[in-house]
Amino acid sequence: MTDFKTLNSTQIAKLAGVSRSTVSKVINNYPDIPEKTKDKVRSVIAEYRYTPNASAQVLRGKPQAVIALYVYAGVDEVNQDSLCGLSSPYVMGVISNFVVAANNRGHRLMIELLRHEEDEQEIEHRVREHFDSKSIAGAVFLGLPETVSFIDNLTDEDFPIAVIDREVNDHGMALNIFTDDRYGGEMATEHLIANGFRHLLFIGGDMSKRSARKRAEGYVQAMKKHGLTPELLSGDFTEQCGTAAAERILARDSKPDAVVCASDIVAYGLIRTLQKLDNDYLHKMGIIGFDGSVHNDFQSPPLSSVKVDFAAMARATISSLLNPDSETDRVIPVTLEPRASSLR
Amino acid sequence: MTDFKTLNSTQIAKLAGVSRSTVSKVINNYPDIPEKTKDKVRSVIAEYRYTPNASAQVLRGKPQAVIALYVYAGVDEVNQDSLCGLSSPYVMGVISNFVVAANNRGHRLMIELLRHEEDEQEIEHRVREHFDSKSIAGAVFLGLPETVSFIDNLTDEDFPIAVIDREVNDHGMALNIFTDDRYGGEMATEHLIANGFRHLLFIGGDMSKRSARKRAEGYVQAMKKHGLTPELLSGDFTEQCGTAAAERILARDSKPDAVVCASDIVAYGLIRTLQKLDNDYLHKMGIIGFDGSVHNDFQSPPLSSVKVDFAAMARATISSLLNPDSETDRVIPVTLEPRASSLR
DNA sequence: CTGAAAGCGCTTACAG
DNA sequence: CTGAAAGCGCTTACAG
Repeated sequence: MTDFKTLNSTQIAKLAGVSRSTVSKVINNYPDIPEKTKDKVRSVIAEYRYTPNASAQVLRGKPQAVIALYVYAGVDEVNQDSLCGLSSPYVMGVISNFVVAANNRGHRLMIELLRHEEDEQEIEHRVREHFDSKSIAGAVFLGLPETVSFIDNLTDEDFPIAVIDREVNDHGMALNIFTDDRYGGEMATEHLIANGFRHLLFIGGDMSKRSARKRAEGYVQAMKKHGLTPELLSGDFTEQCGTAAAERILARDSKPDAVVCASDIVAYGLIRTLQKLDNDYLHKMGIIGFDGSVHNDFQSPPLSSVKVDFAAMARATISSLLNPDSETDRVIPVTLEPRASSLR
Repeated sequence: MTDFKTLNSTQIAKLAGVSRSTVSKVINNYPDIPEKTKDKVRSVIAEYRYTPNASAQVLRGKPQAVIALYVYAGVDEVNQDSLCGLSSPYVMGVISNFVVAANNRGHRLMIELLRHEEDEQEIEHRVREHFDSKSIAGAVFLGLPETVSFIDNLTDEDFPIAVIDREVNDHGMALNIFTDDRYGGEMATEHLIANGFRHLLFIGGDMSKRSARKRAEGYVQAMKKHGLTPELLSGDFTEQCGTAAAERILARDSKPDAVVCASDIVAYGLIRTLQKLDNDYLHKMGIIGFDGSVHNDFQSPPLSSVKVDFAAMARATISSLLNPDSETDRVIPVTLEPRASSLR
């Protein structure tokens, strides 16, 4: 078998009996090159499996076939032994689906951590440098809190950027990617009401995140529509939040008969705590989570959820990034996944 | 605020009143440059947040600060709506911990899918090209079946490569990364026996993977040591495998009183099926899984497991890749996580 | 239709 | 101690 050392265009040119210019033109499909020459060059390229040196192409101005996923990691989120932060079903759903979607469009996914303790100007400059040097063809930001502002400087420019679950200036060509959280909150609430529950509590959700606010908003709307009184026990998206909520609920005189949880993880925490402290109450309670984690089937009771279509999110985002069109907002659909936990 | 356009070394040189050569030498810490010159140049660099163009550096021979993670995806593994393949706790544990570990060493993680339908020579050539063009500083391979052979051509050379859970020629400087599966299998089995179980079955595991074979081997050893008869019901690492095993067990006359599952996911499938078909039997049964998924706490019953230390795996792998030492094998420790499912 | 030449932004012998 | 020049591997006006 031939030992395929990586060749350069000069060597390919020599083998094909043409100049480097011609090799390059064949690769970049210039017109005016006769089929015969093209064939000759192409067969040498195929034979030696020649691929142009990526860095050289980038240096010449061609963007690298790379999508960057910048994941903002807050305090403690780098801790891998829990269900929050980097290893939450939400982040994992985003990562794995973006890997596939990018791959389907011939791109690789580069994951870079943005740590809360980093200087914002530093971060902004790093991203800017990636774009200016054409190291990336597009960037996706995940988990940005509203307290960081560097993103607005970036979206002001014409960089192909998508921001998930965070409002940004929609100048430039920046894309807002949202899930249909208001509708999801409404749907979850309507579902519980339709199943006979009346005293519904909304639990958890980091209200600095748009998704949490919209999920709660949908809940409030639906409650009001039915003449019921909404009540929020907000917090964050973690298991601990569910645990704390369970304890607070048990200490109350009037207990809810159902809960809408801001995330599946919150529901897990709630369920686990109620299992220990008041299993009877747990099993009479209606519970629905958010995100549609693949683990919901394995809960006891199996957890109903509002499922986010991460595959669609990834496809739509990558596609918009690569083919910038007029749309600057994308709303990713959610669906109701009813399971035993929300049935009377 | 100054608008930080990305500058190049010529502009920095002009601003500092020196030549491009000197700027480069300051950046690369050449001796023979007097402190005074260094300070002058450094202050300009800091002021303008100058970073050398990565592609240009790569073209000159400096490896990019990127670790590539090549994830082999078999048939159906790109399907994101299940717990197998790309979205399994195992793969997710690897990905999220490698992102963090790479980041801690100043590198980014590039994830690239290797699809089973791709030509092996094509894959080999692509990886080779990444190394030859210095686009990556190291590569990690995950999920390679024993049927693919391109990896041996790659490890023969002096590329900084780590292969997880797959034996390779240890020529060159390739690293074998294994988890301590034999010991894990033994530990799981001993644990169940110590808790009074006797008729233990080993369920699942894709026997083309080293981890599955070693887990089973540890089980067999421990069983024999106690004069018990081992029995394997092998398959793969999926939920379906657990479901099928549950059905087969229920159809038998002599049923096991405990099972060692090749992965947590297999255990989930088993538990869910038994829950429906024979809940009493399920709750008398001893069950232990493998991997130490963060979701085990939320199972019913909470699932005992042999936990793999993915953070240690990521740290050790990245560190060896970046500082090649003499060691060519790494065994990642596992620990027993007993929960309710394995207690009588 | 084809090739020689310039240049992308660096780094590194080499000369002074 | 410092800078001019060559070259990494491409692509693209430009000349022929």
